[in-house]
Amino acid sequence: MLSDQLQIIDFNKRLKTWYIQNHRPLPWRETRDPYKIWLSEIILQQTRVAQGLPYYERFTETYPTVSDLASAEEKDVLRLWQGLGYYSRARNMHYTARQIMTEFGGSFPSTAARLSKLKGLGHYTAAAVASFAFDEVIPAVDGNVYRVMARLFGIYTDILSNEGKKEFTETAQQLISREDPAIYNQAMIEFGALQCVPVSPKCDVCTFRDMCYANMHNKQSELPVKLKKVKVRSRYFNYFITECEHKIAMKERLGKDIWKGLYDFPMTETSHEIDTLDDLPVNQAVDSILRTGRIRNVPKTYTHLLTHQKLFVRFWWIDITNDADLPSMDGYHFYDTDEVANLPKPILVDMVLKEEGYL
DNA sequence: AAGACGGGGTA
DNA sequence: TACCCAGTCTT
Repeated sequence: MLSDQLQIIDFNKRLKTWYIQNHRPLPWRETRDPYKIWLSEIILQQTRVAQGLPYYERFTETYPTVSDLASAEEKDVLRLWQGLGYYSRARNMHYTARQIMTEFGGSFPSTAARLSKLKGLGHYTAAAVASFAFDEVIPAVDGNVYRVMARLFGIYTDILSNEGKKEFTETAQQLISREDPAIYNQAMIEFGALQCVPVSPKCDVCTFRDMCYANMHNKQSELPVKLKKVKVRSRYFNYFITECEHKIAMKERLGKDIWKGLYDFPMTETSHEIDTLDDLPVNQAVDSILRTGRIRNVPKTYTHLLTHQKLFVRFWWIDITNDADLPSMDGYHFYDTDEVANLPKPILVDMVLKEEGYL
C-alpha cells in the first residue's frame, strides 16, 4: 500500500502520464454534457467499449438531449437498445430521463450522492457522472479499477463482497487526485482496460512494475479475487411464429423474466427437449394456433448462451389461412413486417426472422 | 448476502 | 469452454 503522501503524488503523476500517452479517443470524453456522460456510462455497464460505441452514436444522434429521450416511447428506446442486453438499463434510463425533465427541470443533479438516488445509477455510475461532468472528488470504482488496485496493492479481499467494495472504495479515496479527479478516474479505468488486462497483463512494459505487488510476486493470475460463480440453468423455449396474411403474432414480455419489455411469439416453456408436439404442454394461445394453423416447417433448434441461462430454442412456423378461424389469443397482436421491424425483440428472435426472410 | 439480468469478444 | 466486460436491482 502507498503509505505516504509523496508516494501517492508519484503514483498519480505516473498514472496521468500513462493516460496522456495511451488513452483512446472516445466521444464521451470530448464532452462535459452530463446527459451524454450519463448515457455512455449506462451503455457501458457490463459492456465493452467496442460493443457499446455504435449504440452511443445512435443514441446521441436519435436523442441529442435528455428532453428528446424523455419524449420518446419506451418501446422505441428499447428498439434502439436491441442487442445490447440487460434491458432494464434502457427502461431505467428512459424512466430517469423523464424524471430529470419533470422533477429537475431538465438538469442533472451534480453530486454523486444525489445522482445515486436516480434509477439505474448505482455507486459506480453516480461517481463517474459526478466526477466526469462536475469534477467531484469521488473515486469511480468499476471492474477495471478493482483489478488494478487488487494487483498493485495485493488486496485479496473478494471484490464482489460488500467488505471488498468498502475496502477498495476506501483505498481509492486515499489515492484519488484532489487536483484532477476526473482524469484520475478515467486513467484508472483506462489503465485496467488497456494495460492491466484480466489475462496476461503487460507487466514488462508497465509504468508501475517496480511498485506493483502482483508483478513483484508473480500473482497476476490470482488477483483480483472474485468468488461468486454463476450457475447456468438450461431452459427450453418452444416458439410458434404464426403468420396470417403476412402478419405475425407477437406480444410484449411482461413479468420478471429475461427480455422484459421485448416482444416475442406465442410459446411454451418445457423442462426438457420434447420429441413431438403431442408432448408439448399448451397454453391458450398455443392451443388456438395448433388447432387452427398448418405447420410449415421442421423446427430448427438454436442454442442461445447467456451469462446465467442456456436456452434451447425451437421455432415452428405456422400458417393461418383465415384469421376469422383463430380463437382469441390473449394479449397477442398480429403485426405486419414494418411493425415487426420496429418492435424491440430479443436478438435471437430478430436473427431468426431475418434468416427466414421475414425481415 | 445472494440471485437475476444479455450479448459478444478473447484465449 | 471459461472468463469477463466503464454494474444495478430485487429478494
